[in-house]
Amino acid sequence: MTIKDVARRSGYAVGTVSRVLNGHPDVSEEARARILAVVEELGFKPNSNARNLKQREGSGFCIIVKGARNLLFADIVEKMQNHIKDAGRSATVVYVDEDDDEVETALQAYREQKPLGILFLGGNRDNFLRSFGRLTCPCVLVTTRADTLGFANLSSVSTDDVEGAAQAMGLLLDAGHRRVGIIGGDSCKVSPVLNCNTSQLRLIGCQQASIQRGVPFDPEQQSIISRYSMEGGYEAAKILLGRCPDITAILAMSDVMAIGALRAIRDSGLRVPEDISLVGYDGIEQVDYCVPRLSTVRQNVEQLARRGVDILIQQTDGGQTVHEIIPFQLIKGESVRDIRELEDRKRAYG
Amino acid sequence: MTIKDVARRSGYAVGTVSRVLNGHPDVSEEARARILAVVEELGFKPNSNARNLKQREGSGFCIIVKGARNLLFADIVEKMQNHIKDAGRSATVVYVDEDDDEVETALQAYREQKPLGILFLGGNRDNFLRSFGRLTCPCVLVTTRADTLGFANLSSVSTDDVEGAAQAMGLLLDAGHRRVGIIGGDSCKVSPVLNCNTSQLRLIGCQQASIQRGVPFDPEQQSIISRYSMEGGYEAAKILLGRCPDITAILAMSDVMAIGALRAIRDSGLRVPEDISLVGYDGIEQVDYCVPRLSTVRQNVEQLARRGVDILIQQTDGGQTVHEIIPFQLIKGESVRDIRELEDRKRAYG
DNA sequence: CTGAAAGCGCTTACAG
DNA sequence: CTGAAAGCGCTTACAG
Repeated sequence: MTIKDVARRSGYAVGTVSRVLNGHPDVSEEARARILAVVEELGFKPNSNARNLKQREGSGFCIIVKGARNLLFADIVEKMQNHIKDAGRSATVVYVDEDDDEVETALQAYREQKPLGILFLGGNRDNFLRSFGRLTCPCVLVTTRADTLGFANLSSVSTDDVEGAAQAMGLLLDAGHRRVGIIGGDSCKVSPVLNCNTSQLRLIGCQQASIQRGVPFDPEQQSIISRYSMEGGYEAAKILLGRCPDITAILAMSDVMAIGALRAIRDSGLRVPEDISLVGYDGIEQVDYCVPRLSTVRQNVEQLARRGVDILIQQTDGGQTVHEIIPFQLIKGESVRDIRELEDRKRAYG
Repeated sequence: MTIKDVARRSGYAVGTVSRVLNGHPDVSEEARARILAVVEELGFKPNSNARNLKQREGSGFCIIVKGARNLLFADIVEKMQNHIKDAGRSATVVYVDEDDDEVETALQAYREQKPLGILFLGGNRDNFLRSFGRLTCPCVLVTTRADTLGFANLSSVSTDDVEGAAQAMGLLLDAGHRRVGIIGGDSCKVSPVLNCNTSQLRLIGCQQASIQRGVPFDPEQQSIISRYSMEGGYEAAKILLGRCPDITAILAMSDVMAIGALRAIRDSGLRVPEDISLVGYDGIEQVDYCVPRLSTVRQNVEQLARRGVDILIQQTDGGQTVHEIIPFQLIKGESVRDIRELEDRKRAYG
């Protein structure tokens, strides 16, 4: 079943069939009606290989998702697809492994689909620096800032990670916690070079909040790097509890890791928040189903999705590149305990 | 950058380059080395549109996943991909919306990629009955039985859903529970016609376990249909608790719904398992991180993935179609309370 | 072992 | 408004 069958059956040439299929204007109503009827009758679907191969420019977008199991991204993708559909456009989504190179994948997708534009959900700074220069279509990086990257065709929509982490840390410090264990994502260290990966930014936020309140903070001691998974969070929390028995709270750089930490704390015979307070990051749906409900920094999934799509559309219409910051929301939850009185008492008697 | 560039730079014809790229045997070592060097040097990647368009038969498999957010399937896909790679094959994965037609998607994927075989993760019986006949390549349906479908090119690897649910229900009944609320998936009702969707099979299992133990069971009253999501499970549990205040336990047909129910029970001022016992189904990773750890029927993800792939490979080598049942494991967890004594006492004083 | 050529199923100038 | 034809980047008989 090819376009030829439709042509033969409708009595028109393949070129005319193609024009109808692609909604081109210069086709008589008669031809359009006849051809659409045949398409319907035969259940014809164009072969996208042939279409992509020939087409100089596709009509859809491409969404590249870093991590098929990232629940935050899953939420955002879903909303993006709705928005794209509402805007009368289409999109294909490509999942890339967390450890793979999303920019290489984008380059390949660009060659093969020639999308109008590309949305990246998550991105590794090094990959962008290395290869993004070869990507020439409008792109938007979502959840990660791209302003310091300086590419003329790359916008970004993200949350202020430094401030988000600072507020999460502030929530704990202001509740009287003085020793907070940090579970960070990959490459989460305060390095002397340009700090721009998400985990690094968040760690800086933690540090700022501590400095601002005059609370000592030693990343080397108090923080630990973990894989982005429940299991990773579990293991990390166990190590942290063993290494720093004096911590009264844990801040995980993602909810998924926090959920792992929650279980680790329980398995260590401690309760949340009575013995250990816990804060996550991202605000995925699941935190609201935890017992206790997790305190977290909720990224505005709806806004991230909508603005990501809108900015990409504007950019494809010739608009400027922008770097937008979407407000987050600090969710108090039920997993943080105020221990100020307790600490005061300790100090009085200590 | 096309195969022509590689041909020009290496001094060979495009046909020879193509043969090297596809590992054909009749190429001199000299040509192979030279061409591979150029491919490396230029970073050439073949355009898969052109390849798919031309190729009579592709070399990879295709995995069709029903529900991008289904955590059980996410686990299985990951393991399948590892197995496929270990077997020296490749696979593309296509996600289809829970409400979309996976068989139509497969037909499209078949036309465009001509895979050696297709793995379905999840499937709707009606869709298979309607359209699977048009799909002629070897296929395996994973997690859902396909023996009663009677297609000559469709194997299946699944868990015994009736028995799994019967044991889950048995766990509750044997702990003394007499009124159990059921949260089922779509189209979960004991209908007079052929019952074959997963939820229906599981409901039958519940019924069997009840009959076997002489416990009255009224699906109309005790069971409720929910979307496959935490939110769905939450709402369903709320309704169930309101409608049947005498239930002492809830059985959810998926862990995701059980996690929602867990929160709903807590929000109703009740505890798990002290006031209400809870059992899920599937055995996704997350149940082990719940507080309390969820009791569930754990499907053997590793086996489902491995056997699915192995059977498909055998089938592509001319092997027969098979319908394999993979053993499940009843996980006791911490969410079921034994209330026999309590009930005995009630009865004595009641 | 290698090259030249046909063709996969479309789209798109180019005529008319 | 429509048709005939070129061509997208590959693969694969077919010769040699």
